[in-house]
Amino acid sequence: MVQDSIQVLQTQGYKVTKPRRQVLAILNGAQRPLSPYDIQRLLRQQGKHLNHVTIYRILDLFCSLNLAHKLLSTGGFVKCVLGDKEGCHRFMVCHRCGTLQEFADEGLCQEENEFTRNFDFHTKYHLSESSGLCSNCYRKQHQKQGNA
Amino acid sequence: MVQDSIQVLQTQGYKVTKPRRQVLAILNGAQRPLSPYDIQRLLRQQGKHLNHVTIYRILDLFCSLNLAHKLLSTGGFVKCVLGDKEGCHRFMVCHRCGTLQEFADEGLCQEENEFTRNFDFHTKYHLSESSGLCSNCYRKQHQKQGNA
DNA sequence: GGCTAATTGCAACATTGTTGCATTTAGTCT
DNA sequence: AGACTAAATGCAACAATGTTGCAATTAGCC
Ligand SMILES: [Mn+2]
Ligand SMILES: [Mn+2]
Ligand SMILES: [Zn+2]
Ligand SMILES: [Zn+2]
Repeated sequence: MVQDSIQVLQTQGYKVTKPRRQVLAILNGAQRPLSPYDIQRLLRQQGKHLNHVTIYRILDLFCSLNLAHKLLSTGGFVKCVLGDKEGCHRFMVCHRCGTLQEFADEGLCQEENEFTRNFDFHTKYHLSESSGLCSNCYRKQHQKQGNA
Repeated sequence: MVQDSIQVLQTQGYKVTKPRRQVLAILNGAQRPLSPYDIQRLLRQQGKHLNHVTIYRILDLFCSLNLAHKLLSTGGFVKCVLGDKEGCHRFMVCHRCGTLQEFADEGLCQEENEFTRNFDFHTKYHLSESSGLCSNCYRKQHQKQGNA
């Protein structure tokens, strides 16, 4: 929720400004990762003009407060829905419609840690993206094939 | 090995040009992901001048032939050491010295697939980066703490 | 309603990435 | 070895993205 993020800003002593609310609203409404310039374009379509520098700075802040994530593959930003589960960030990205869903799994993290330890590597952060088809797109794809 | 990559180029009908050999050599010698402009700078230090457009095109080709990978987090390029294990690419990145090691684990992939299936998601590709400390850096870090 | 530190806007700049076309070159065939 | 030709590179111009310093504005406070 946008309201929760505003709470975080306030309790951490950051001002709740118009630009920050606007960026929050955009991230909240988006089903896909957005670049800073994506966000600027979307806002402009609503008649709202934000300087790109401001958007960069707001996104930096949001990431530092774990209100948003910067994605591995594209560099796009998404609102954070799970908080920082001990430095683990996992996403499912549909390569057909672009929608994204965040998830977490303690078991995966453990297995990953064990495995990398065999290489004498001490893992602290996990980043992963599983790309494929969301349920909707899988159904559509399947129908198409069936009709052929 | 560079020689293996040259083999791939030849058997796939691509010319083995001086620029391609130069980029191969750089990727092969690097312990860390390199951006196209990184590569240009490194070559320039050796007195070799490549147009950046050429480097972009060479890296595109190498990725399409699985001779190189484009990394998730930074967009940097690394030489591929494992080939394409069924669309799975996993890396350990040391956040202290920047070194990178590729790995693969069938078990991780399976667990990831199972987990995402619970969300009705059909995973096709796996991308993950485990960041932390390599054995060298872990040792150094440890020594420092001990001496304090 | 003023005060002030925090935030934003602006301008200028730097870096990265893309496209079309002229030039060069690797591999092939005499 | 030299000529031929498709493939690859270089060049120029441009587009997009990201950064910095400083002036103007504003949210939260009294
Ligand atoms: Mn998160
Ligand atoms: Mn690989
Ligand atoms: Zn989809
Ligand atoms: Zn290290």
